[in-house]
Amino acid sequence: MIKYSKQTRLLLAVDCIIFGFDGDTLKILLIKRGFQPEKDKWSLMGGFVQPAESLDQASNRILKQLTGLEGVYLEQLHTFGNPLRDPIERTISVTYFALIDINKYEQQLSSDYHPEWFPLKRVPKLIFDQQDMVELAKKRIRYKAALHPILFELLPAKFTLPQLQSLYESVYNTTIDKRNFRQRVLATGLLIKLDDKDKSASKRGAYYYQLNMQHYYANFQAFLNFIPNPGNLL
Amino acid sequence: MIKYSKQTRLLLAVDCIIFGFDGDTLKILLIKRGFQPEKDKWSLMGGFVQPAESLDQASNRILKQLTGLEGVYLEQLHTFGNPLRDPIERTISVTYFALIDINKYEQQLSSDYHPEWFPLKRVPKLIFDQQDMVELAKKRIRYKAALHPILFELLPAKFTLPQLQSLYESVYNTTIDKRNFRQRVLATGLLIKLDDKDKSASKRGAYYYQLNMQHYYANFQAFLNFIPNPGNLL
DNA sequence: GCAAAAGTGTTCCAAGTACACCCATGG
DNA sequence: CCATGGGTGTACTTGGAACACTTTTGC
Repeated sequence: MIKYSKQTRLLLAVDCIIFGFDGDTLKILLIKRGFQPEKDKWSLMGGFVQPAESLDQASNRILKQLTGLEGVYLEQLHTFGNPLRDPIERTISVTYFALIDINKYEQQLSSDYHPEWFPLKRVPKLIFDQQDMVELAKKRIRYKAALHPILFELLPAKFTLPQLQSLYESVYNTTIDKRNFRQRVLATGLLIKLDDKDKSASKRGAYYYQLNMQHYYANFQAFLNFIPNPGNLL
Repeated sequence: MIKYSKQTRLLLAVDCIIFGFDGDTLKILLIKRGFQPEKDKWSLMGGFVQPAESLDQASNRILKQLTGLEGVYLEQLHTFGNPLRDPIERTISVTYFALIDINKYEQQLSSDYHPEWFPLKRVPKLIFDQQDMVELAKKRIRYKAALHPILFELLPAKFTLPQLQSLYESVYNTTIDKRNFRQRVLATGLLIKLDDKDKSASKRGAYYYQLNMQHYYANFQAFLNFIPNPGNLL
């Protein structure tokens, strides 16, 4: 087989920033790194890209290894290639961010990694340049969610408007007027009101809603304003 | 030196999608590939990442090699890693897109590459998956320019409002009411009106404007609506 | 019966849109 | 003097923002 001669070959890894929402706080999932260097330090879930694997495949595999989940929202974020970012050997890292329903995440599957959810405001020191990766992912989720309805990926199929509002407030670290929020959200036509209520958070109960998947996919690229003055919050 | 054992090492390349605007049409700069495979086919400007080089450094080096330009707008776009994208040997490509002032581009510097500007609507067949890269870059420039004042990077330091409007119309393949366009653009406070006029395009002449760099950098992250209903155009 | 969360409407203001005429100049 | 492109203002519509009270129900 012919090769490109005289060029250096490098290691290629994928690292995943996995977001979840517990009803109150936006969190990311970290693991204790299982090998040297930096063994037992907090780290993003990652792995080397295998010879026959695309980048998307690698990120999906890595996400499944840790969470047991498939078919979740996963998007390429940025590629980090500073020559010294890994002290052992130059390694390029393609980062992906994932949005998962924290309830579907199965703790047991992944116990070898000792994974833990950390609120975004209390992320521990991470290895290498992973701090930068997390910062970038935070920015990106805020940016994208200001324009596109991606945050639904963090909620169960049935959710209430107070839950949804709490999610937006948590992502943007702000408070929103509930009347305006409901108005804006319902005006998108993305939500279908269900007949049953969630009584876990209040005595009266809040109606469940679910996504209108037709509208959801059709309007995903449109600019939807879920957030007032998003530019001010990024 | 310790190494990560048993992992495959890969080639890493950077490819640049270089945009320019000639006053009428949005174009990209392509070269005739100088080596096998696909020698003499139209291709993006690219190159292998060198051992001591970051990705940003590599893309700047490659851009300078072809255009002679430094310090221009250059942004990482996406990383392509399909295992079969390069038939010779697996090569990861980190793509960047650049916005340059086509007048500053110096033809002579790069004559070994036989570069040529192609209107976006008449891009020839490209090697490997570079067609996908160009498509993605087109989407990204439209997306980003709908919200941020990046298109100024395609113009000279002094430009007229008709020029600017023509640029937006060309990027979005649409027409815009000039009264509303001027109003929106001037309302951003980003432009400073100069005293002299460009008489090359009309007898009366159009006033030159330049960017207010203070406001430009301060408002770069804000969402500015240069385009009506941008969501409809992407 | 009361505390706690859910649900609902209206007024006001700002921004966007549609739209048509005059101006300056070189030929 | 006229053809060509440059420049300007207004009325209207729409979407976002501010804002307070009623409803339900478990305890």
